[in-house]
Amino acid sequence: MSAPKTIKPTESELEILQILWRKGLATVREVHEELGQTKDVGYTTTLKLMQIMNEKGIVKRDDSMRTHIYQAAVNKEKTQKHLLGKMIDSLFGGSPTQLVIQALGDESHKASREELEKIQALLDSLKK
Amino acid sequence: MSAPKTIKPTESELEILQILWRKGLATVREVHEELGQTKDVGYTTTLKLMQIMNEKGIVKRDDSMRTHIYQAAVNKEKTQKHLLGKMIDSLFGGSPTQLVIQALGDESHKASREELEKIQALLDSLKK
DNA sequence: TTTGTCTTACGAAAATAGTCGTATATTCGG
DNA sequence: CCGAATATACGACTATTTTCGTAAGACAAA
Repeated sequence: MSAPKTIKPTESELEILQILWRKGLATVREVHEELGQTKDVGYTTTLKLMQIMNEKGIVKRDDSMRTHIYQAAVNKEKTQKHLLGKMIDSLFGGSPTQLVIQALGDESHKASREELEKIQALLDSLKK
Repeated sequence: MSAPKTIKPTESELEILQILWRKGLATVREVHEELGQTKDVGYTTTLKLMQIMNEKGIVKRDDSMRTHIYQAAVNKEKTQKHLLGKMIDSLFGGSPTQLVIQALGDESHKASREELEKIQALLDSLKK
């Protein structure tokens, strides 16, 4: 199945995508073990989820071997951008500025000096 | 019922919250009419949703009159911050900078010169 | 080969979200 | 006073998401 037109992974699917984006290729077992560090669900639950994601076209898999190898089929940046856009619309009245302000002001996710410079650079280029 | 410990409004609830945050006080009819501009659902659907939100403590209502008056019971900024934090964790590996960069680069939600200045000001104060 | 482990497939229960029909009560215009 | 319009309550149905039990095949070690 090909990539979906509407990117709308569920909560659980997002967790799995995160892992796949990071690892590139992974088996169900590997994904499940990473999930296990934060959640506690059965192996077949993870398996089923990944099978469904495969049907939806969110992931691809190589099933030429007994143990299938999965990878993400949706682009990380595209997905981020898409979900971010939805959040901007649904939570910040369409204003990315408000979102940026909240994000930068978030005490529990402090930005480092270096990161601030990165943002500054982007800001400079936008101002031109 | 009091404010919920875990802020986790659903999609639909968020749409309603948006309206309540903007209007302050509103009847079901008013909320429903605003919703009607973008969605198309029955009046009782909106009513039910708001009743459930009331039970959950997401909204409060004055039911001393026949037509109840609703208002948000969760703080807008708190809710934004909370959901944003979740997104930073679940989608941007805990880095608000990545999120900010994506948000500022979003073509469909362009920031105005004025907004850019606002961000600049915040950035300046963070750099100190 | 036999046994235990690991794998996928599959169906269906459980949980959550969203929808609306209908009943009943209140209000208001005439 | 009567009927139309409008309000809430509530149950139930649908859809989606998450969960897991069970079966059956593959594999490896003894």
